Parts: sequence; C-alpha cells; structure tokens
Amino acid sequence: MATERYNPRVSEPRWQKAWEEARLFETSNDDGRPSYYVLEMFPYPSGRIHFGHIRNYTMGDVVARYKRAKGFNVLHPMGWDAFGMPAENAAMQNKVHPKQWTYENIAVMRDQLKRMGLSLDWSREFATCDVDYYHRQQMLFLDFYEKGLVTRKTSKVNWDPVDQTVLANEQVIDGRGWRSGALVEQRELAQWFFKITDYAEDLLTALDALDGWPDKVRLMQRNWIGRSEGLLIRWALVEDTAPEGERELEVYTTRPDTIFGASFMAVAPDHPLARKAAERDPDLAAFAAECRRVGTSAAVLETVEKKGYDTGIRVRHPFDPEWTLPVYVANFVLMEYGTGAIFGCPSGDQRDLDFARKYGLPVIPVVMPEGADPAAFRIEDEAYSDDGVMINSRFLDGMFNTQAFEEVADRLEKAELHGRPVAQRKVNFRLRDWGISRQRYWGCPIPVIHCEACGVVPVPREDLPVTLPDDVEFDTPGNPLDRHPTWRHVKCPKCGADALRETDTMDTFVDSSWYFVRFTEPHADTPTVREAAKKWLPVDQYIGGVEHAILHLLYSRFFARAMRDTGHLDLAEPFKGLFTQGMVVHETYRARDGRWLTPAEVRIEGSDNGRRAFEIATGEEVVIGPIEKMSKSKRNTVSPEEIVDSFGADTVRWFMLSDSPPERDLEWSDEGVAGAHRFVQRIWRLVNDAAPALKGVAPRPAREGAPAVISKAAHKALKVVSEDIEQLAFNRAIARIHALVNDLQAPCAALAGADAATLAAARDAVEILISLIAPFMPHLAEECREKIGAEGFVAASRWPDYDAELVVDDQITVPVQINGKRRGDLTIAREADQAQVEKAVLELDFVQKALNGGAPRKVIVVPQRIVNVVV
RNA sequence: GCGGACGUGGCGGAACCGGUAGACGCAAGGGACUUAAAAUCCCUCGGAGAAAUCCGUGCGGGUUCGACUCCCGCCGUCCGCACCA
Repeated sequence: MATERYNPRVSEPRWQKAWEEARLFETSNDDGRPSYYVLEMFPYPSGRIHFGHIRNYTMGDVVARYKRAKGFNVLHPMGWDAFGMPAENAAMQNKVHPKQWTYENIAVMRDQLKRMGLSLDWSREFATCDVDYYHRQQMLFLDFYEKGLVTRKTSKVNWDPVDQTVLANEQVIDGRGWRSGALVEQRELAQWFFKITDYAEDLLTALDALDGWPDKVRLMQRNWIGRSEGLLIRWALVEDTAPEGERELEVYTTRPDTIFGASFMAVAPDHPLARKAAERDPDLAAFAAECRRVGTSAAVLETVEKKGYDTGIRVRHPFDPEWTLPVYVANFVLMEYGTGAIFGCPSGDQRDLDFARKYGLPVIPVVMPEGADPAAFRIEDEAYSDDGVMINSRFLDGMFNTQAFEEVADRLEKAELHGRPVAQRKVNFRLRDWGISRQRYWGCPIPVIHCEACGVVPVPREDLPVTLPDDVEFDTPGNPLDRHPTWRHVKCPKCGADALRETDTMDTFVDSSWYFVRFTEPHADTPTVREAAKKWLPVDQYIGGVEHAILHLLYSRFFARAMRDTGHLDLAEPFKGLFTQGMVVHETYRARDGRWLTPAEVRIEGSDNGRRAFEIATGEEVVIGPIEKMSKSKRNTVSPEEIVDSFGADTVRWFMLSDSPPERDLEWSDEGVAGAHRFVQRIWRLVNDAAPALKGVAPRPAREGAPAVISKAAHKALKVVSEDIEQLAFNRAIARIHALVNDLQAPCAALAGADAATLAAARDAVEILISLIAPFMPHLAEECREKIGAEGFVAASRWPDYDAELVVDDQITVPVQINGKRRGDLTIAREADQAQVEKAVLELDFVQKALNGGAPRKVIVVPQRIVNVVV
C-alpha cells in the first residue's frame, strides 16, 4: 500500500489558520490556572528573519507548547525592537522614511514568523516605535527624573565629525566611525544619564540568587560591575611645588598595605591638578594633548607605551612628612575610574614597575611570599602582586598584607589633614552611569524642555506624548530634529518664555529594558498595570543570544528596580530563568579574486577530506573557509524562506533543535535538513499505515505479554522526553523520539489482524508519539491526530502521563566486571538484594573461570548498576 | 595580562551523582526492490587482530575495586573583560 507523502505546503497553512480561528494562543490575564511566561528576545525589524531568529523562537515555542500541554496558562508574546540607526541609514540611502521602512519590514517579518507555526499571542504585539509605547516610556522617564534616577552631566563621547553624531564604543572601529570612516574625536558633551550606579551593590549581590541563569552570564555581569574595596587617601602637596590654590591630591587604592612601597604619584591627563599644572607648563600641555589624541580604544592601548611627565609637584607621604614623592601625569591613568589619580608601588604592580624602571624611580619590595627570606627577596623584572608578608614597611613588617591593609586604613582614618581624615574606606565600582542620549531622529524623544530662565523643565505629563515629527529630512548629516523648522521651539511650561525642546532621543536599549513588562498589559494607559505585572513576572524562561549577556540584561535589571522604586512594579529581578542559545553557523566560500560567495552560488564535490567547492557560474574552484556565524558580510547565509518553502516549517524547526545542544553553535547543513525532512515523512508513514487499524480503538497501555514491549517503549520515551524538555535539552529529546520511532516501526507495520490488547497498546503508543512531537512539529502532529480520528487540537490537549509501572523493568541486566574490566553481564530480578546478586555473579561461567577455583578478594555490587569482582 | 568554558569515531553529539564509552543523527560502504532513478527496507561503520583478546575520551601523573567524569601539571581551541590602581 503506497501512502501519499506528507505535504507541508498544504497542511501547514491549514493548521495555522485553524489555530488562529480558534484563538488558541491568545492568553487571558483572568485565568485561574498557574501562569507561565516564556519569552524570546524580540527582533529588530531588519527586513527579514534569519536562522538565528528561527532557532531562538523555535526553542521558546517548544517550551510554550509543552507548558501549555502541562496545564499552564502560558504567555508567549512577540513584538518589535523597532527604533534605531538602520532605519535612518535606509532613509539616507534609499530616500524612504524610517517609519515607513520600519513598519513595512515588520509586516514582512510578521508573515515570515507566522509561517513558522509559532504559538504566539499576536493580540499583544507592539513595536517600540509605536507612539502608544514610547508615550509610556516618556512617562517612566519623568517618574525616574522625579525620583532622582536621571541626571544630566557632561561626559566624554565618541564624536563623528562627518555624521555629526555620537557613536557608541562598538561603532568605533580602529578609531574611525563605522559609517563615515572619519577619525573619531573625543568630545565633552552634556548627556542624559540613568543612575544605574545607584544600584551597583544590589545588582551585584542579587546575582547570587539568580540560579536560573547560566553561571557564565552571572560572572560576566559580576566582572562588568567590578566591585573593589579600597581606600581613598589624601596626600598633602609640598607647598612651594604646588600650583596656586592646590593643597592635596586624593588617590584611590585597593592596596593601602603597599603604601611604604610607593615611589611616585600619577594622575590622568585630564585630572584637575594636571590641567592646572599644564597652565604654567606648555610642554605638559602638549603631553596631555597627545595623550587625549591617542584616545582610549582597546586595540590602541595594547600597543601604546606607558609614558609619564614629571610635573615637578611633590607630595608628602602620609606616614612620614619628610618623605616626598614626585607627581607625574601618565597616559595610562584613567580619569573615569577612582579619583583619576594613583600612587605607584613598583614592587607590587607590573605597570608601576615598568614605569619606575623607565624613569629611574626607586623599587622597594614591601610584600614577599610567605616563608621567603626578607634579606634575599628582590624584585627584578616582575612585580609581586600576590598576598604575602610585609617587609620594609616600618610598623607593618611581619604582618600578612591583608592585616596591613586594615592597619593602614585604621591609622589613616584617625589621622587628619586640613581638618579632615587623611583616608576613608571606599567601595568602588567599574560600572558607570548609563548614558542614554543619542543625537538621532529615530528614537524615543527625551521629554524635557530647556528654558534659559528656568533651566531644564520636564514636559508636563498632560502634554505627553512628545511625538516625533514626520516631516524630516536626511539629506544632511546630523540630527534632523535639530534642523526641524518648528518642532523644537516651544514655550517653557513654567514661565511661558520661548524655550527649546531636548532633541536627543533615548538609546534603544531603553526601549528593550521594559518591553517584557508591557506585554503583560500591552494596551494600558499607564506604563504597567501592577496586578497584571505581578501575575506574570518574573519571566519564567527568557531565551536569547549571549551577546546580550551584559548590556540588555543589566539594563533590564536596573529598570525593574527603578520601576519598582517609582511604583510601577513589585519586583527587582525581571528574568527568573535565562537561557543563552548558540549561533547558527555555516562554512564560508571565497573566490580567488577575494569575493565571498553564498552557499547557493557554490557546488560541493566529494566528501570528508576530499571536499572541494566550485563556483557554479564560472566553474572555478573556490576556497572553503572557516565555519562562522551567518552574516551578510561573509555571505554565508541560507535564506529561511526558501528552505521553509521546500521542506515546510516543521522540518526546519526539527532540524534547528537536532544534534547540537541548544547553547552551542548549530552548523547549517543541507544534509541535516534533508534528514529532518526524511523523519517528518517517516512519522507520517508510520501513523498513516497504522491509522486504519487504530481508528476507533480506545488507547490502553499493556503491562504484560507482547504488546507490553510497545507500551514500555512509549512510556519510557514519554518520561525522558518530558524531562529533557524541562531541562531545555532539545537535542536529547529529539534523539529519544528517534529511538521511539525505531522501536514502534515494526510493531506498527504489523497491526492488521492484531488482537485487541495489541491494538489498544499501539493506539496508546501512537498517541504518545504524537504528543511528543507536537512541541517540535506542531503541524504534523495535528495532521497525524486527525488521521487516527481523534477529536480536537493536539495544541489544546493535555500532555499524557506516563505509567510508572511501565518505566521500570522486572528483569534488569547489569554489566559484570572483573578487576574493573567488563567481562559480561547478568540478568536478574530487579529487586534482588546484594547477596542474591553476588551469589548469581559468582556462578557465572566467566567469573568461575577468572576465579580459577579461588575466592574473590572483593565483590562490589552497586544495586541495579554494576558488579565488580576483584580477584 | 585577568577571568571563564571546552577538548569523546570521518562529522554533530550521547553517557544523570565516579559504574557497559560512542545512544541518536549525518556522512560513507555493501545489499534488496526497480528497465532506471528517486523513495524505501536490510547490513557494516573507533583502531589492531583470523579469533580469543588488546588498545582507545588532547598529553603526563595521581586518587579509586572502577575515571570522559575527581585532583595536580602541561598543550590546544573558543568566549568575556582589558592600562580598573
């Protein structure tokens, strides 16, 4: 009997339509069942989905469908991270308005996502560029402002002089603007900031409780926040060396214990003391200017030589007024960290040591490894920065360095300079406040007004939203809002005088810092409805790329706290479970002349080591390059539309989760997709062939006799696949399903004329199989369910429960080792006790042979696992 | 430089808390069916050996009745941060 092939082109749209009409995936906030919120990081509407999206959303969809089947009221929404530069770039290049470009892209991508059969609640969809959304974001901004969580201060920014805009650090490549190619300048600009540093301590300590997050991400955040404990120490300047009006220099150190090893002070080129000194010293001014020019990009720093300039200023050592030290301006000291000034201890810090050697400064060893000989301990080319015992440090000598830290801190806190304590304990963070100003059009306007008389005036709430004007031009570089003839001119809400609107818009990371809250009540007038937020949050399972491990996830954690403190939320941690999925990667192909070729332009011949690639158009051999993330620049992309067109969404979904563990990279392969499609057809055939015999049969697992084999296979698979999905081990779940199909193949092909018990067991097994594949291949599952004549949707049915008696075997087979090497096995009743097992083992032929008539030295019996006989 | 993860067949990977290494898939080879092809089905598939058996989880040691798994030391790959005082 030939069965027709499963045709996803017909079936998939049919079921998608049926689900939509039944409104299966629309979630109500008034539902008594336990809630489960699964969310994938929402996409930027670039114009088309790629396999990264598909992998991400398929994982979320498996969880959503599984949890729904397990009886949860599941929230699984989708939206668009729709503000940002690409829309403006498109406007400049293609003369299309950012709004039009964005909404058209959204329409295309929404269709593409719908074709994947994702169980999303589209009734909650929004885009961050919807006025409705950014209106509420402006409300949040005003609340944050009122609460003191927003500040405006000048800071150094990367300024692109051609495009006339601020660039993020990631947008500066080798010191040049990524778009214009112009040399980026460092500028001081007044910028808006969110005071994320107010929460630094809490953001750090709360990580410990986030046990649903990968350790890796928690560690990255920990390092990013970068807490250190140290001491602020004020050093008196030697009067006749100091510039006019300067009396002291404050430094931050985490190693006050090394204070007797100090041999110089160093300050940043922008440090106030350096600036003052530069006023009277043109050479110093030139040196500082040179430092600024070189900039601070990571790549540059690696190669730049440590340089200093002796200002001639000297300071007095806090423990010895007779001891004075020189003050240098140094290119390696950062103004942004600590106080922008350090004391250099060459013996305990490699950088300081290099500096000291270069400028002939003293190197005094002050910490040595425990047990070393103080008389013989020397510092040559390597500083000693580990813990140890104090030497050459007067009253600290002999102490352990951590003890010396406390001693120095205690003494200096009590000592006074100019009427204040010399030192103060201080916890310092690497984390900086979050600069949210962007000199761009396509973003959420910052709702403030600048009045000459009143200063910064927030836009009154009743005047919100501040909407973006539509009539803007992108012909000239810079921010179109600045050039708009009328938009920025307003009356001051306070005094009524002529005033100017803020033309900066918010960083798009602001938009994505609370969208998951908005999904809980997406059409409310207020940013959130606390009851709804309380019901759904925190997000139970959040899934996305590891590239957001720091910024997006840290900003969102800040936002939750800020929203809590402004009365919008009742929690601090927005994401209970976090999963970071790997990328989709593919080989790269490069022609002789350096052109990158897409996989579609290449023909592969041979296999394994003999694989060669040829350009189809020319027949020329091309170089097979390394496997990399699919990207436009390397052209190693495969178009999801074409693949979905030819194989269907189920095949693609199945392939996306097969083989590679979800947290690792997935290599795209045509053979892999073909294999997934074969499996789709194989299930269809199995169900189809069995369907006539199974129609109208009531499912009933068999515990005894031949049909028990079927039932055991099905119920064991049910148990482990459920566990695998709970752990997001999709690749393992898929392997188990494959194995189940292998087990069911023969019995299901022989159902014609089978007895009632067998038919009932087969029906039960096939129903289980359909349930198991449903989260992965939802369309095929519906088609199969229909085929065997069951009512209703798989998508709306309960996850089956396994029969506990079927997943354990009466007889078990355990391996038997002799001296730790496997020599055979033993089949015995499961409940056999140790003595029985030992007796049975010793009677085995090969054991007798090994014993050779003697007694074993030892027999180790691990119940139901293994037996080891030591002879 | 600092921090972290990982290293298993031709390939992706499995192996739960230290207990049968290589499940499942891909590729490859052989066979059946077919006029032929596709599809499908069956068999083989870490290495050596005729077999018994021996060897085998990056390398070298160690702990253990037993190590892919734990400990020490190397080597390699990848990721994050990077002049943070």
